[in-house]
Amino acid sequence: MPFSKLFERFATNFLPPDVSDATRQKFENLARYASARAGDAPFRGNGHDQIAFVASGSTKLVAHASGGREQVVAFHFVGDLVSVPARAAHAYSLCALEECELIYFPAEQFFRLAIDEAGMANEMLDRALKALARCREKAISLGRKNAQEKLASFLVTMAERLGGAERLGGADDPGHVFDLPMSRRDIGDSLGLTIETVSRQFSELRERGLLETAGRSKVRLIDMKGLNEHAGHLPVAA
Amino acid sequence: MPFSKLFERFATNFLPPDVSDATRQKFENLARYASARAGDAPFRGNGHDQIAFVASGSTKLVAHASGGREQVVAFHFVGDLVSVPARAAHAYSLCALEECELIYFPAEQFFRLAIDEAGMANEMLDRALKALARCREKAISLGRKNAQEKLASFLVTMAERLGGAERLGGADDPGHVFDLPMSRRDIGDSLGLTIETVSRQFSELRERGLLETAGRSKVRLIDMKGLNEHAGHLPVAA
DNA sequence: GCCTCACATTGATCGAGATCAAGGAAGGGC
DNA sequence: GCCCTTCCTTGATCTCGATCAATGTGAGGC
Repeated sequence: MPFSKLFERFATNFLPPDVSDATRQKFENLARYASARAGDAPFRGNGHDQIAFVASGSTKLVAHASGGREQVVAFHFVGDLVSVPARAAHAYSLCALEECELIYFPAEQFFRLAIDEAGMANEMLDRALKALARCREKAISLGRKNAQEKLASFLVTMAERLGGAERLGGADDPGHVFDLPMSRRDIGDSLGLTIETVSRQFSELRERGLLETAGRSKVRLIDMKGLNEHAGHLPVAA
Repeated sequence: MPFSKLFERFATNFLPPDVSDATRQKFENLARYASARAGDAPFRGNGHDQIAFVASGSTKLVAHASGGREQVVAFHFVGDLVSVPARAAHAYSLCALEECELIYFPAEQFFRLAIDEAGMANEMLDRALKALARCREKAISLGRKNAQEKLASFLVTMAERLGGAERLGGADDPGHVFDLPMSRRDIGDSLGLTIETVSRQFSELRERGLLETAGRSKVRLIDMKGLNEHAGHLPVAA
């Protein structure tokens, strides 16, 4: 996809409709384009925080600890905005799950533009707080759930984020059907588990009739209620 | 401490020096006061996100999962601003570690005031991104570190946040000395460990000569370099 | 269509940390 | 100052998920 078209996608998603041409141009000047094949890290921050817009495809934000250990900190899909921190106690890199195209900006200048010139303060704050909320939920999973609960809550969350197919209800309800863009390894690195454990838990949930799988990536969540109960969530009426 | 004095503390910490009296008054009208003894949850959000300012003491943000499991999502100290989400898949409550005083606001109205009237958009965004960065570091700890690394990185972080005593260097270097305001249980609930494991790891780090403890809360970090090496951080030159 | 290789599944064993179970300090109340 | 409760420490055992090992499978290349 040409850069102009990608930038247009960013603009319609993020810039307010009444933004001035001059401001829009400043964003365009600041923007850098990157494309990546599955597994690639399409850009380096060179010591500065970056903001990336996922124009197509999907990505993971990976944190590297000593000993080659990796923790997937978040997944992102089309239309998401990701804050990629510069290296601190751990190094972070944004990595493509499938072929994807990104627009990225130096964070500091991006925020200055967004807040001071484009009136996007609320939008930016809202996004940051949503990311924080997701990260907190992840912390609960990582700290206090067993393997089965981790996978169940992961799948419920993915259904919400990916599942174009809405729940229909009724006898021939197909449930939530979607393709997981990430490998078992990515899921494991996200949940703090090994691929073997992830695989075993998929099998177990399948045997319990809560979901079906087809191929490496197709998932059908049959029993959302059951999955939620296995997810360690608080009961709704508690 | 009287409310006016507490609010004053909030104002000098957060409101821009040139803020109008009218705007300042709007913040004051929105503010609610709460005090709490150790272990209390001083307020309920009643279905709305809240923003709390820690005017004195220290707090933990606790997430509740099914089966009575608790995950401490973050600790906060004097001057911190905490976003306390309304109940979702898990319920959150802000809880006092020691006697403390808070000012809290309904989040939505607080942000509207802060952004539109007080020009605090940058400050708010900055805080949210810092909280996100901390939460991501916690996710790495929870997902990919062993018990010893978890405790070592926790202590290093606490030294940064609490340690009034700066590193002196030289032969009679006292190291970082501070009081941990939280119990072993809180540390365990934060690191995804049991109190027994936390205690054993304290003993082990003590035996290795990396730290000393006195009473329940006093800690002296003797060898910061060694602790960092045990924390699973990436080597600085990697 | 078939080959190939990376990815996924399944099984067997091991180990870090949880759990169960006793003591031992510490600090607040009187 | 002493008591008593709560918190912390240490030890013994168990368990879940990691690790090691082998087999199965599906998507892309030709």
